[in-house]
Amino acid sequence: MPRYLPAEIEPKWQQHWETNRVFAAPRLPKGKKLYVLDMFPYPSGDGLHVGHPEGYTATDIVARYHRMRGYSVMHPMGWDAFGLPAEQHAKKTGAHPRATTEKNIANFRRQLKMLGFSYDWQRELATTDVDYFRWTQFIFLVLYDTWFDPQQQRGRPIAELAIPAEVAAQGGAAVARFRDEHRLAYQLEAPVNWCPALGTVLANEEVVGGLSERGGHPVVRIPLRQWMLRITAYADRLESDLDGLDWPESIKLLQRNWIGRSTGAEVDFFIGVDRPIGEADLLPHQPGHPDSAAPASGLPDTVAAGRRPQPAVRAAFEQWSAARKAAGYPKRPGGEVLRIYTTRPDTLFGATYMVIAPEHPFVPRLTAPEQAAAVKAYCQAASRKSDLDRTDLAKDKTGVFTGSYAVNPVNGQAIPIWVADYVLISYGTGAIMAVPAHDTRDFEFAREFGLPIVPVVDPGPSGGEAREKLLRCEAAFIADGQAINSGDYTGMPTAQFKQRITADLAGAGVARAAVNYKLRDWLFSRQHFWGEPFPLLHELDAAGQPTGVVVALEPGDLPVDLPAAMTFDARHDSPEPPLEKAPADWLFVERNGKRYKRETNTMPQWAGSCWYYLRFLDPKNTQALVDREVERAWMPVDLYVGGAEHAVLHLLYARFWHKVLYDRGYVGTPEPFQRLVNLGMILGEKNEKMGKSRGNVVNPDDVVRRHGADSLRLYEMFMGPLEATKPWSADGVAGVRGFLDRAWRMIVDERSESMQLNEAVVDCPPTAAQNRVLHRTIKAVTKDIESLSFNTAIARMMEFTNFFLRESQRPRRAMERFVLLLAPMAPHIAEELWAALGRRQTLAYEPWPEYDESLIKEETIEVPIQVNGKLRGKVSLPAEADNAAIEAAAKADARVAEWLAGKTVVKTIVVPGRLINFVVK
RNA sequence: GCCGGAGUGGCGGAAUGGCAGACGCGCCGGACUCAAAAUCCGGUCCUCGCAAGAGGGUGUGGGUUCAACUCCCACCUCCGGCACCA
Repeated sequence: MPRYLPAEIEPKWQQHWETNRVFAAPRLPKGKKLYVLDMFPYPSGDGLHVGHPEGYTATDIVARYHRMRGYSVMHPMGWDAFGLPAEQHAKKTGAHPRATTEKNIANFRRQLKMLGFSYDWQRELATTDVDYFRWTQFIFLVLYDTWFDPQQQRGRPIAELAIPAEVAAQGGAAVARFRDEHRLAYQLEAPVNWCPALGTVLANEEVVGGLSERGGHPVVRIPLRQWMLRITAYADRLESDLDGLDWPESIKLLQRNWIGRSTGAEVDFFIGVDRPIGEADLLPHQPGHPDSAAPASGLPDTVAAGRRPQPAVRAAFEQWSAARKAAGYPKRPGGEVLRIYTTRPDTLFGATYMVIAPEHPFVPRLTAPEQAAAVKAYCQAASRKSDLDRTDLAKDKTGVFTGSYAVNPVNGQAIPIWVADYVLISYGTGAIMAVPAHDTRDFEFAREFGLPIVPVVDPGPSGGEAREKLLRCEAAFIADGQAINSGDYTGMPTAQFKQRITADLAGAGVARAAVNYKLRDWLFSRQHFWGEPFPLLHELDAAGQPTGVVVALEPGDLPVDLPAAMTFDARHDSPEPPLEKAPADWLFVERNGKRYKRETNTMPQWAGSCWYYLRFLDPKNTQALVDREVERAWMPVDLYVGGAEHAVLHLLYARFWHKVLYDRGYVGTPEPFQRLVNLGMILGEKNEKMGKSRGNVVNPDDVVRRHGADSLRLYEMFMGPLEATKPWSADGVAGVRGFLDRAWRMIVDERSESMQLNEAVVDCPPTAAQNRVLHRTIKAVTKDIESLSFNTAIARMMEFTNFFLRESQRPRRAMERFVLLLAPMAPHIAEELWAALGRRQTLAYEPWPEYDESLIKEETIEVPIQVNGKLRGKVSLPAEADNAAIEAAAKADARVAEWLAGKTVVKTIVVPGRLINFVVK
């Protein structure tokens, strides 16, 4: 077999690795450990695309390199196998999703083995395995059994939740309800996008203008009982623990923005004791009066702001204020206040109106009779809009006046309360104070409805154009500045003002510092069949109706398997979960004389991927999700590689679960993934996305058939930096194949029938030049692998072959070193060459080559000579030449001398070994 | 709109503030061949020049420096994320 024939050598070595279990990881690491993890794939029916091997090759190189470095390496692979495609296929063809899934997994497994990745296949798992998802269900039970203690900032067993006396007094049902309200897993009646024509619930992104994105069918918002996970409880820790992670800053930032922590204050505005404050409770509007702040510039004065309340209302406000000061800031405000959240308490004096969300519980109470019809119509219209509609229409602000007023605690002035859908019920308190002079949205709204704009922050003399625009009421000024029109606080800089007024109002019992997050609780249930069933039972009464009591199964009751006998209805036409149609012997459970119905929602696909990295460590354990000692020894994951599309969801969900498991003692590290590397996308040859519809998908099977797995691996690493988005090139693969051909010829005699070394490969000591190339290559490749710069590592190896192919004597020892360097990236050809060089066993555990710095040193160096920063010549010198010698040699150079002639050398800069620069005049 | 990232030959890309374009693709020329493929050798940033050489050149404009792809300021374009979060 003289020529390089990947089709023959690759399967041979794959077989060798498998039968000898070459890459089996030990139960516990011996010495230094490295856990290298890929984001496991969803085994789709299309098989692998060329994007998959990019990350898998990168981690494989790292894994193989570290084995040669003496590390115990954990490098597993599995399948994220639940998901909608298999279920949709079932609806179309009647094939059970499990059958489809197993077929797809078999194909993926074949393809990955074909690429020669050094996975420990003994640890393979699929999220759809009953033995796997029983532990997913187990973790759900842990979540269900946990509450978050805000004092200790950690999850604790629900049994440790202190029950307030007044709750305990109401009996067992009240206690159970109290506990349910604190669990990390809880039920919520939440609106979903239901599309009757498609027979499915749609995500917000799939609904455009009230119609389904696909097909354009009507979508209705219907309330549906859902399971939620209280990820918001961990928002603070999920954000602050990012600091210690070796992740790309851009990904950390994405997560920070997603969590969206903001600090500010909650402030209570007085809205009247028995009834809302209306028009009749205010003194008439008096233009020019200081308490009747006139709208600035020429805006229409349709609704007065900053009006003085009638003495009776003022008295009620004073009384309320005094009572508040004595009682402090209550946890749940009474009906007499409207609580708002603001990040700019320093702009309280500029609040000219208030806005509450259409879903705010105070809407009915605050609506004056004369505004009732308008408010009702507005709220109804808002409820029909999907979230997407509401954001889409962001440009045109809409709203309606309630007819009621609130009293600003800082100055006792009454300002109107509006309803508008630019305020979201799900954020903060669902109500805001509007400061149009210093908030863009409030500014637009005020413009739309002719509400007054009162500047209270001066941008300062350097404010320039922004200041002019603000004072002419042409734009809001968002940034910090100095307070104006703000009573005693006037003159204060923004940051100081914020602190002072928050403290002052807190002392008065009407405000407190507050933190808010954009992050929402995680909607954790799906109306699908092909997902993990919840380990929960709903109690039924004698009539077979749910009593509302939920019973969690015991760990010993697990797993809850999916019913094997299911028929899949192509025209499933209700929002109820498919499992509602499961056989009765699955659906109903008798226990202790009571009847129960199983929870028929299933978990989302994210569930299985939240903890698979733990199960890989101990995949066959029947007693625990992972053995404690094993987990402590291997975790955390040292390198996690995958696509940037998982920057927020998967990577946030997994961190959340991990923290809960950490709090409850199941794992020993607070974070699962110490180092993260994101992959760029691989595009088509013409720089466009690959896709079936474009017909530009490159199938790894074809590439391997044509050039072999090593060429595919090497090419994907040679394309460019891992994180970069880069286009595929068939010529590029051929080019890398050419390199392997040349490397083969460098060592093997192609003309011989049997496996013979090239006659140039001889047992002789390397020349100084050969040593320089060899050791320089070892050094560079080592450094590049450590920094995951595989493209330059390969370039260095190409230089090595380019050099040695010209050498008529190729020292065997140098060839061996080279083969070892090549091995992590192109393992099949490396094994074959290793054998050709007379080595018996696999090179997978051969020590990584060391380099000798002293052999790299050149005897002579070429020093570039610059005159005024421009290259004017070069001079060859002994490597040890000192600065004076370099300068002398440079001046002696004929061309340089010409450039220096007649000029004065002002300065001479010598960078030893680098260059010399003459600055002349 | 806001927040990130990136702009270097025909293409993918390389360069601790120190010779811009390593390595590969493509292209051009040559060797071998009846011929082609494969392989090997040489060339390949642009302009002027027979050449030696000179000038220009890392999205645009400015700045710091003996020296800038690299650092600073402003702008342009492309890609990604978020999108009324008060």
